[in-house]
Amino acid sequence: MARRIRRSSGPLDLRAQAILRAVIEEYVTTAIPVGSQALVDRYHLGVSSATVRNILAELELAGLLDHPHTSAGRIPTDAGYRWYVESIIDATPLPQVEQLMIRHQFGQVEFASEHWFRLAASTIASLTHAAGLATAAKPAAARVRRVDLVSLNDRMASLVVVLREGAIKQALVSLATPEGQADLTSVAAMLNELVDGATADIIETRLARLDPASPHAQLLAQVGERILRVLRDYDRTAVEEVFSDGLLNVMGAPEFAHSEKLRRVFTALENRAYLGQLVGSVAESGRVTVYIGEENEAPDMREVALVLAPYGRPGIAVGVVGVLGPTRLAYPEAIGTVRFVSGLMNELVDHLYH
Amino acid sequence: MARRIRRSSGPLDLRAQAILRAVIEEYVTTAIPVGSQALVDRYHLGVSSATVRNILAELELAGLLDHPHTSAGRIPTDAGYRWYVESIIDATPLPQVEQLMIRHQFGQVEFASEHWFRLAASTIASLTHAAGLATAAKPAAARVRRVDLVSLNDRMASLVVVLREGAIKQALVSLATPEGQADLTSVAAMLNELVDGATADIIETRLARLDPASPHAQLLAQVGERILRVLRDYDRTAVEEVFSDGLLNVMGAPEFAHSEKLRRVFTALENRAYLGQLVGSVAESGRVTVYIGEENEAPDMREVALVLAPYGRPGIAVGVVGVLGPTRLAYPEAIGTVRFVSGLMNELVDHLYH
DNA sequence: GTTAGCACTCTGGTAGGGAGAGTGCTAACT
DNA sequence: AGTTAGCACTCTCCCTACCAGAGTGCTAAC
Repeated sequence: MARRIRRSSGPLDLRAQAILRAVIEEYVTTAIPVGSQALVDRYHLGVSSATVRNILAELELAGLLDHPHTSAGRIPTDAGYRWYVESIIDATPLPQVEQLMIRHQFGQVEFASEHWFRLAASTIASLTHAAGLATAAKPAAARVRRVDLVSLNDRMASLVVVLREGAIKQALVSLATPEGQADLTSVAAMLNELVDGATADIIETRLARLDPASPHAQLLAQVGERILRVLRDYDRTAVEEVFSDGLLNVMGAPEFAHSEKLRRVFTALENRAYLGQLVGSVAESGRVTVYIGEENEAPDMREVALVLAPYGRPGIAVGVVGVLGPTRLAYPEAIGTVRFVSGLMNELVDHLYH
Repeated sequence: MARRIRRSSGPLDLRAQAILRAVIEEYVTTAIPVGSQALVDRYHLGVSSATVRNILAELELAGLLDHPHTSAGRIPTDAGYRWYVESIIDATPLPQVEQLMIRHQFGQVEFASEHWFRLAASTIASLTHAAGLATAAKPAAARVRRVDLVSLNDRMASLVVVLREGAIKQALVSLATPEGQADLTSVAAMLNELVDGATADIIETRLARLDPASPHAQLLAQVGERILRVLRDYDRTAVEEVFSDGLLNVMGAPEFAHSEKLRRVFTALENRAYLGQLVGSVAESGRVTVYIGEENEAPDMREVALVLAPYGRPGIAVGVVGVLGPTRLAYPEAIGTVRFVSGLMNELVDHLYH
């Protein structure tokens, strides 16, 4: 929509671009509407405030800026931010210093997925002063690395399934006939032969071929089914878990001083289906994707901006890292940070899936 | 402090008690200061508003009520709430209907600890319309139920430790010499002999007695040490994880309309050390404990009330369930709910630890 | 095309006034 | 002695009025 309006009144000339950029950058840091005088004072534009006013009026006509009221300064519209983001999205490398700092932090924690997801969220949060998000890398189809059966009592066992990417799933199995740990262990060993590296589909066909006369056949089949269910549940869930950090940063922003707005954002974040859909489309696009205000499908998110970057390998395992903040977001930093962290997460995925 | 003031002007007569109770119950539901006329209208006190005014003045002198300003109604002080809580804490059973409802919900989910902790938090949240909290049951000393070694590549393995209470811990082990899954499996089998049901201390002495000449001796020792570290880390952490739900409920309360206060509460909740200390003292007391406003040690919590109930068996495993809300909290419901849920959690602990 | 000048508009803060709610006191009542 | 009616008083809340300040939009000159 923004682009259509802009095009109708011709492309922006360079000076108009510079002024739009200045308004946005000023407003992002101060959170107060920007007047023509303030622009002339703080940016050496080489023109008078009257000229700036003319251009501001044009930009407003083009739908890129807005007026809270007649005699206030300008604030960017969602379309204005959109233009800004388009203009910088391909040129926002994170400064070397920060790249090194982040790498160092990631080197400090164990090279295990959960730690990395958490660290990704908190790193992004602290660098952007907004909320950091990270979803766990989700494989296209889960593959089992190992299973284990732990006896709880003679009628109950705990099934532990370690997935290839390091996630651990647990389920209870109630035993038809009493079994001790020894039996369970040997069944687990047989199952490990059967399931190692396999997806749900593969396991299903292998289970069908089991010899029903073999010892422990019934138990094998039962636990096999349970493993299958664990995998299917896992495959079905679009977003397993969202790691977030720095929601407190967002609470500090003046646009969320009244907690009602905040509350709606939090509600939206609890909606797994919505997040799943978001992750899906970002992963598909394969690029850093920015959703600004009204561009968000969820009504509760109409006052925030999301900067999301996919990571991982399509068809193998994908996840998303991102920033959530007010639409008045430091986009260059957010985009740079998210893109860099997504690169780091790629390394994790490559490592976990060889 | 409250009690000292009260005592100095003598104990409250029955009528004053009834009126104090009425003020508190009225204020808890409406959140607006309560005037003498409103009390006479809504509660059949059998006296005129003038008399009520006299008594309100006494209660204010006793430090149990307060005035926002000269011509406003009364609101309870922390001391007022404290008196109220003392008067009801031993007589707040949860209605049968709700007990059944909760039991039913708990019956729906798998009898596994994590699910129960989550459910405890969300049940409490929905019944009290405040935030529900639950900490995982923490054993006095963790005992290992089972360990497993999963090969990641020939130099790295993932160590999976299943604790008796069902918690799973994971750690990476880098191997001095390359090992395949077969070797790892046999080492895991040996380790299971060694560690089954044992605490860190026991494992330490057993490790010391290992024959250094046995096959895999070095690997055994290395992984043994790693298990030890996992257990020691676990034992050292006072509060492993806090499950919370319904923080959104708290955001809706008028006292938190301005998000700054909310933010401070959230900050305090992120402080593990503080929570650990809280869990410790509640578990030690063995009873439902209520912290009202200023009674909270954390400055950030001075505007909220906490109702906490311990569960589990001292010396074996303990945790805490609770409610967090504004000091203007529905204490009877909160106390009743928390006490009942804590009873359910006892069943879980008894089951997990026989 | 740019700029100076200026009238105009709107906010935000402050002051004043009236309605309403509620108190605290006094004097009369039981 | 405790209770109550009556009433003056106080404070908030809301509305209005007003002013200063900021910023615009227009016009006419450069």
